[in-house]
Amino acid sequence: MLSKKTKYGIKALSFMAKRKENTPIQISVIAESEKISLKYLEAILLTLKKAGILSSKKGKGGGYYLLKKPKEIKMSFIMRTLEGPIAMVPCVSLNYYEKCDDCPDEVSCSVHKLMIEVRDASLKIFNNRTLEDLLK
Amino acid sequence: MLSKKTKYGIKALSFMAKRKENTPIQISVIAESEKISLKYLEAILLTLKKAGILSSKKGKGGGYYLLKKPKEIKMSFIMRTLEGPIAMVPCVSLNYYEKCDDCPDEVSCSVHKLMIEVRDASLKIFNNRTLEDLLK
DNA sequence: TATTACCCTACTTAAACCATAGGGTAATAG
DNA sequence: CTATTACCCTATGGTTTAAGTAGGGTAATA
Repeated sequence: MLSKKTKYGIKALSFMAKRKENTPIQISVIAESEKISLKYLEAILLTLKKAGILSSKKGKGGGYYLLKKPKEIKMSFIMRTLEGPIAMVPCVSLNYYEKCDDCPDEVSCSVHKLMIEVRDASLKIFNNRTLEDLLK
Repeated sequence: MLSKKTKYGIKALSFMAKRKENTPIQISVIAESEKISLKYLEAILLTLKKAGILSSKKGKGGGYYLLKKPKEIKMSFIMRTLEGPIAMVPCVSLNYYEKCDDCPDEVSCSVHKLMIEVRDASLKIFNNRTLEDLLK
């Protein structure tokens, strides 16, 4: 299941990408428009800022703004930042690899290969789709 | 993330499919071999039985056995039975459709279309892979 | 008829998710 | 300089789900 965190994050980013000018936009504006809890959205945007997707400006007239063009923001990066690993099991994750504690041998594991297939299929989509693609 | 429930279920089914004869096999044998909690595995196999994948025989010499040939058991059915919806959001689920409460309009939702793509890619894999494929 | 092994219900623990509350702090306008 | 704005950070709690445990019931078989 996609978490609300990720969903809200994508919606907020889409909202920002949709605007004509990339001027700072207040959290409260996005929260109201997209019907997201203000405080929760604060935390999400902060995460995206730390990841390098967003930057912010303080004080009057301040707010958040995109650091890159929507076309340059891959969905795979957004997904990893908010949702975590794209793979369904840690033992096939490219960025968050971890050995399964219940698996003595990955090669003979019946689940392993199947999950690699699924990961590759998902990754293919997330790598080839950018924030811009979502606006259409 | 793939739940342990699903992972254990697939491992148990693979174990059964790997045997030469489809004679009843005791839960305890599978649990030991695959290092799965006995009681937990009981619940999982019961679910698979109710779904029509397995059947069981009581009394001495009893146990669980496959109702179909491994070749005839699609991974998509196993996944739906144990893991639930294959889609990442309810609003793009084929078998468990539900409207998103935070989404006024699916058509204009930026997440919707992306998740349909991901669902289709995953489904393509799960529909074209059977239990037999996992044994290789 | 005793044994075997499935069947069922309820409970516990731990973790993650989804917020909410409240204040701190930096930047800006005037 | 100072008040305001709006981001920044920490802590806390409710809810849900996953994962596993406990204990006994019941049907089938040798």
